[in-house]
Amino acid sequence: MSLAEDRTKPGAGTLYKTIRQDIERRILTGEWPPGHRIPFEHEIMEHYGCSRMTVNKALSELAQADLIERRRRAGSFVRRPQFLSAVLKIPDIRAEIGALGRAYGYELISSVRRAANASDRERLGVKKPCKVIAIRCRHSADNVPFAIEDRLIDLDAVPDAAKANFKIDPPGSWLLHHVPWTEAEHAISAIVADDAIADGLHIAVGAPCLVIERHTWRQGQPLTAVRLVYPGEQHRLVARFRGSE
Amino acid sequence: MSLAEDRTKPGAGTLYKTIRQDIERRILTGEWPPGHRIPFEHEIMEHYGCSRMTVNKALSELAQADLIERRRRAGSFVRRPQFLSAVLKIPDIRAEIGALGRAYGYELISSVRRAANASDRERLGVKKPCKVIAIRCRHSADNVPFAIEDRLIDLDAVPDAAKANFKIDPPGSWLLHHVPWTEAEHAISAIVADDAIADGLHIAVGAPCLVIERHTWRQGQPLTAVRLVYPGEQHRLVARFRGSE
DNA sequence: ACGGGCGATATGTCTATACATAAACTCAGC
DNA sequence: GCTGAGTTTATGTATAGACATATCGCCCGT
Repeated sequence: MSLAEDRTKPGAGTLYKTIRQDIERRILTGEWPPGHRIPFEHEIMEHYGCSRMTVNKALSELAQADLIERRRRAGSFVRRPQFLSAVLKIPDIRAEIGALGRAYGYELISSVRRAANASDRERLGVKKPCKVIAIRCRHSADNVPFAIEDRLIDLDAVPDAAKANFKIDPPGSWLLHHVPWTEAEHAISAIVADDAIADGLHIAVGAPCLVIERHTWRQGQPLTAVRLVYPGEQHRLVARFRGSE
Repeated sequence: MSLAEDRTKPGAGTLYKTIRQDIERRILTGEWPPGHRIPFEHEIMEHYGCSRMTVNKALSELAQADLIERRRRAGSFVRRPQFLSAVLKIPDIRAEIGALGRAYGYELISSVRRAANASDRERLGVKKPCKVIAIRCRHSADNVPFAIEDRLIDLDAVPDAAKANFKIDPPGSWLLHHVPWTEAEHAISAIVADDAIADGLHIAVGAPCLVIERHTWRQGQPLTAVRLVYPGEQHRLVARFRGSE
């Protein structure tokens, strides 16, 4: 029996959203556990009495949201929930502080160009010898230290970085505007301030700090590795999101 | 002039992906800044010599990824980048530890049912008087403390919670399987362990801890507020993601 | 038993078309 | 000048059909 006639009453609104939410609910409640094969587009389309494009739109969105995985010929499958997946969209500290309505300050502490040593190579994840720029700098908001940045840039992957003026431009901003990336990884952890950090952030030794380490790649090639240290009790990473309405 | 013939050569693959990436590139490089109106579907479709549905698919995906905002009659606009947006998908600590291949342990420390006091109401974000359950519990992996959880559940919003057995089921797991949510907010910060936390996590007083505070709503109604404290140097939130290929 | 080829099948993309809907704009009437 | 009704317009949803493409599984020949 077709369910097309029900379409008139539910508050859901549109058909493909109804389909998407029906499936989403079954996944989130565990009725369809990870690995479960979702009915074929063909079957769903008969069940709702609609065309395949409509079903396809619903499933495509679920796939974009990583809730399901679609495999040609095999069907669509519920994905394992992504435990501990934290996605940060922090393109640019300068812009971030600006968005908070505070005055941005930037200070280059050191910038060294050198052949990558073993620890540089390990941090970037490169095997071959290469040249790097190692940068240490400080961001501030309204003249209060906001974050300490420690960055390595692979000069073989980003040769233009040799020409950039990091005395003026924060390296993060410069990279964002000049170098496209395809993959990134973030790791968030907590540490206590040692002498150097306490000094740089104007906080007490032993105070908690939030650390974000980000690695960025282009087509699998490492571009840059950065470690940002924030005063932990003043700074919070906040995100609000929807369960796809 | 139509660009349809170029479709044969680029490695990009499909047309709608080409369109999406072309637009994405212009946004990420700042060529089209926030607020910029991107060409109408009509114009894009003529530019690439394709049908509107193809353009629509590209734009819909950009909208789903929050890169653009679409307004009827007005057009599509580049959104402000979301500074400091951290999206955590951590449905369930129990499942998370299981996925790591470690033995999950759970221990209810206290569970109190009471009328919400002022601080409860503020934490949940409710105005009216209501009943709540306050739960404190501990999660462990291979018998090592993994996280301390402190949770409030609004009993008016989730009456079924009164019947749940939190001596056996972790409240997070129970809620995930019984209560659908529509919005959530995460805040990540760092603290140092006080006596209670040090005791609960078996770490030293003054050791760094990662704190995740999550609020969950259904259609704007607060459901639960939870604070998870992790040992900071052992625990890392890790996420890898793609710039939409 | 093993591997290559081939057909069946489910998803992936694309088109041309149609109608719905929200919002911005126009303009008449007060 | 202001208000409200009607028009225009861009997006939103849905359709039927077509062809592309990856791949699973079967069968056949060695």
